[in-house]
Amino acid sequence: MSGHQTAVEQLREQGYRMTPQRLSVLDIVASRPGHIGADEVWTLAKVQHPYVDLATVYRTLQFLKRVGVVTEVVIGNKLHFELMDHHNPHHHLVCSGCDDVYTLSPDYMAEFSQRLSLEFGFSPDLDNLTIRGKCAKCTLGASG
Amino acid sequence: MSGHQTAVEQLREQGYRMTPQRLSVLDIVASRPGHIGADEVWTLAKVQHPYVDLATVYRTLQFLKRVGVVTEVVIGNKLHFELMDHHNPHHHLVCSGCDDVYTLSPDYMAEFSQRLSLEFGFSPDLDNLTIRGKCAKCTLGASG
DNA sequence: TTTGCAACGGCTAACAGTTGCAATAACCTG
DNA sequence: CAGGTTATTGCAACTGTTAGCCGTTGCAAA
Repeated sequence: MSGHQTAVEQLREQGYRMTPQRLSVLDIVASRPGHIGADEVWTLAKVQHPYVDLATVYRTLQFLKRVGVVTEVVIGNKLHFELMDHHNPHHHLVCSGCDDVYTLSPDYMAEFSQRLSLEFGFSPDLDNLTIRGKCAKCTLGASG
Repeated sequence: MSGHQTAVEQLREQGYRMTPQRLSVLDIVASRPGHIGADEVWTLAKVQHPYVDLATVYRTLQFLKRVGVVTEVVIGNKLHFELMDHHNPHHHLVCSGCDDVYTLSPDYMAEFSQRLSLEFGFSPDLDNLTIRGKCAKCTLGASG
């Protein structure tokens, strides 16, 4: 219920249909400050539209990702999503010990990204970049 | 059948049991210059041991990864594995268009990795790092 | 309003990978 | 070489995600 009304308008203008299911999924992701799991999106979507299928939720999330409205984050072996914030883009550090997620400013990646582009012609999908590893807590604590 | 006999000895000394299934899986991954898919490992393993279960192959691959003998690479939505080469470590660029895999020298990541350690206390799992994106071919060709 | 067309949703099944559990078999000890 | 531990296997059920099929729906043009 925040600034994603603009996104809806833009998608509609681009010829995409904003169906109740899509609006519902988008609302759910948008109303969550952080990321939200696909299964949880489904649970919440069913409150408004008890008939929505899980496949539709997945398709919608992939659709929203494809058109640049949401970002996908792989946590553990589940897909999570969050509203793309163009004013405050960031990447994710996911701890393989505790599944905590830390955010990383894009400045850290900018130079590296440019090198990849120049030297390999490879365009990294930074919106999608997740670096797995161990956070300070888990590095000191349990072994891995 | 190459230099992984040392690895076998070390694992045995650490109390792990080296079963025919494990030896078979390790041999298969070791005898492949590049990476190999889990399903293909299974197919080849069944030649020697027709009874091996797919779950055992997956468990063994995860085991070998955990003890640092092999590296996991996610290509498309399948898991691939390759023998860890400590003398020639590298990372992977995976094209989301054609699933081609390019290798990346660790020098590219060294500085970045150090910053993550120093500023966040986060130890990136670089052995496991895969950067998804579009290769030159796919960037120019089909849209994404 | 009706038609045509492409986008979309629900359903089912497939796919890749994981997990719980009882049975098996490595490895150690004597 | 027998006997006991317990890591490991096979099996089957299960999870998360995707693909295929096909009926439905929204929108533009007639």
